[in-house]
Amino acid sequence: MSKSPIHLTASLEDYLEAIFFITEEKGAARPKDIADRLNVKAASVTGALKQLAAKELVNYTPYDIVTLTPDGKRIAKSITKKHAALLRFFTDVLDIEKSDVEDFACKMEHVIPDHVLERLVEFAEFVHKCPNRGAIWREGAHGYFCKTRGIDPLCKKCNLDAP
Amino acid sequence: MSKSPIHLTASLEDYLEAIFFITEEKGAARPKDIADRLNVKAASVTGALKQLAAKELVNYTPYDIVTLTPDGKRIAKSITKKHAALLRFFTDVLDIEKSDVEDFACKMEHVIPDHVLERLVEFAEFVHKCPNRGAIWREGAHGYFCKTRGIDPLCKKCNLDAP
DNA sequence: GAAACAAGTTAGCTATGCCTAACTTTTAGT
DNA sequence: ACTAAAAGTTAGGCATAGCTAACTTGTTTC
Repeated sequence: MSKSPIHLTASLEDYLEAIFFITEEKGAARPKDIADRLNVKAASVTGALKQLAAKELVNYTPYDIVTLTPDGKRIAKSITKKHAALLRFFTDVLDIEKSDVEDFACKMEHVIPDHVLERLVEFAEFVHKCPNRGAIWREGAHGYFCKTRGIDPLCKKCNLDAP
Repeated sequence: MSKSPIHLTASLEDYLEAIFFITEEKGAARPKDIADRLNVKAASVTGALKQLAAKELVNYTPYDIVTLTPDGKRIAKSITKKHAALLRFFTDVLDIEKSDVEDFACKMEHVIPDHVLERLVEFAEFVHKCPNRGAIWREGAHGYFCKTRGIDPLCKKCNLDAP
């Protein structure tokens, strides 16, 4: 019996991710924790848990704590990885405020295909490995310039425009 | 009377964008064109058009062609701009297949905040303006290397790993 | 100009996913 | 242990957004 490709909505992915996070942090997840983390009401959590339990991604017994099944954990990890990768890309490469990123990274992680996400990760990695690594870009008065972090500037031409 | 910040769902934004595109291409949009472009049924289009008409973003009269109001056009342009920027970033900078990008760019354009999108555009611009401009990165057997497009490779260190 | 076909609309159904309110179970305090 | 508070569940409601089926309008074609 091959496992059919489990198809999760963005919402259910959020629940899985939240459960994973809370479990890592506190050992087990209570519906209340999940509700607080996702800014939904407890009643909504019950509904989601039933769906996830039906897909055998969480161990759910009414009035009991929630844990992830191996499948659930695997998927949750993958989503978390996406989230972290996006967070890193937007903060490290694009230099966006982390608090700003959190707002939309959790939405993007549901729409970016795996292979694109991987490419994004590789790109962020490339930025670090390249001789210009650590180079970040900033808008100056007259255009853009490279600015390096902690190493000698190698991107000399760009730096002509730097203040 | 100040115009209240019109808040559109991702779905309605898709409709606006589609109407804009079709109008640019053919002069005016028929519900059929919209339905075909968004892969929905004609009945769904009617519902969306009523909502957009209520927000005064489209001129809608039953059984007639659809046009955008100035407000609708302005918003549609902004969405289209986001779409194009994302498309360009993923194809030019991340070197993802255009056909692949189309699939999720239309979802991302609804979740990326304006200021982040701008940053992304600036970054793509930076990649072009930097001395390493045109440098694209690719995964090699033993890591990553820079590859340039049409100009001399400046990213020499990286090229040590290149095949 | 009338019939046939395409396009558009309406009504009603479905599913997701959230909510509130009322109820049940568990936990905690005394 | 008993009661009160907190946590969890159930039932029912609402909004979005799609669908089908039946009907209306518009356009072609002869």
